[in-house]
Amino acid sequence: MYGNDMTNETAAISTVDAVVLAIVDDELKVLLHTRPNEPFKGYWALPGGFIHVDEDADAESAMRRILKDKAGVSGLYLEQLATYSGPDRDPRGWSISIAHLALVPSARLKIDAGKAALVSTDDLPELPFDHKKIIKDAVARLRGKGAYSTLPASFLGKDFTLTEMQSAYEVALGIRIDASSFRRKVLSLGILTDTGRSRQGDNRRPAKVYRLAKGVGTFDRTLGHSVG
Amino acid sequence: MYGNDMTNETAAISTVDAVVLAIVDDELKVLLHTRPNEPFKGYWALPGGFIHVDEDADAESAMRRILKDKAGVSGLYLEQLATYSGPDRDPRGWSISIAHLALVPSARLKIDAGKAALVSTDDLPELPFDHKKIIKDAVARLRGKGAYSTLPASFLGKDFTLTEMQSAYEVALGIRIDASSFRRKVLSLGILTDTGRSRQGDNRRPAKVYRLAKGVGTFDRTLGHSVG
DNA sequence: TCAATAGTGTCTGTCAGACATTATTAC
DNA sequence: GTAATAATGTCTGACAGACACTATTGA
Repeated sequence: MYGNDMTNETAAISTVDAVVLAIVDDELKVLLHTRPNEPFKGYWALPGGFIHVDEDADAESAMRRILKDKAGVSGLYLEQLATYSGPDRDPRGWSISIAHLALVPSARLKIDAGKAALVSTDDLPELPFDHKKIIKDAVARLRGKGAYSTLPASFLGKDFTLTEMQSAYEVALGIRIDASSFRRKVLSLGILTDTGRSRQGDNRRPAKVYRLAKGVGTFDRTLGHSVG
Repeated sequence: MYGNDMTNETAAISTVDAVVLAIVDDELKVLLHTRPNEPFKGYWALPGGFIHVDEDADAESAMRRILKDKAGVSGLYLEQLATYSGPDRDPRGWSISIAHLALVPSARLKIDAGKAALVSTDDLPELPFDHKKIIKDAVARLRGKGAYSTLPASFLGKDFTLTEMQSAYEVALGIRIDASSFRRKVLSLGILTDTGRSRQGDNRRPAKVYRLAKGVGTFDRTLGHSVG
């Protein structure tokens, strides 16, 4: 099995693709770009590219390199989603795509109109490869893991109010959450640090500003199941 | 990025590896085999091998082919775990391993002594590549997902009693579960079908025999958190 | 009868959802 | 004062853990 003729047996095209999600206008959006090269040149697609074995330390490094080069974003939350493979998903031949899920505050994305766009995950255009399926899987991952982790907080900046955090959870999970329950649970989990500062808007009581105590973490009880 | 010189950029070795877990003597065990070829010939390692782009429909098909050829098992529960990659994990060069998690009733494994073994996940030997890390991730996946899914039932045969099912959950999750709570929750979830039959052992009341109503599924509430 | 396991009933603490109420700001 | 949002308090139903209790078998 582990033979030494690696010529034909392993001639799989090795790529990475990213589902970069952000929240805009209380809607979950995915970053698409227009493909600059064949195949599917000019079509909307997920940002992605080849792994460069001469420079990439692993798939995640390749993904971060490509996101920086293609979309100009770095330092975002990134986790591996799943790997998609097969002879037909790419017209160039048997291919492997190690897909990633990325969450980013929308303010950190500078969209170069015509070359990139944030599109609602509920209203996707036709996409090449199996990108539609990858996006669906990414949203499912966010919905599943988001309920018992601080993942949705990655849509926010470093500092945020509880109301902003709740809104991120509501959009990310696609549910409405009772404000009282949300505050009670989030605060009791000890995942937030009180910055001591407040933020006021128009005609309303200022809200305390918090930040995540540690990085993205998980907990065992869920943050809001569904409606009300 | 999506260039056309696929010669050097994509020369990653493409393999699949399986963490086949089973329960023996109320312990979680992983299937290891002795590598028949270099590198690490003769060492214990996870069963795995190259993707064959001329015959495999995707990575999972490759994994099933290899498990059948190397371990003689087929039809087991199999899901993708994660993909491991990098220049150093395999001495042959930049490699990709699409790792899978498989659960199998131990009775379905016929261990060819000397060539294969079921080893406690708590007491692993030294392993080549990043196989130790892959096993740790697989156990973590089982522990995480098992609490709110029927995953641990994959350690059982088609038919089983509630006590057997509870035991599988206890070993899979590494916790003790209250029998009364377990029965109440499992039965209320409607995930089991009563076969109408019973199974008796020695000197004891016979237990009803159930089977899974559908395949492996998930639910939102957890089956037993921890101790008592 | 006993031993052993299967299975039921019930109490209690925890906690999420619901919702009423109070607090703090700008105007 | 009003409007608007932030934050708190409290009731209630659901449910998991605990555990006592009953049921059914072989010997």
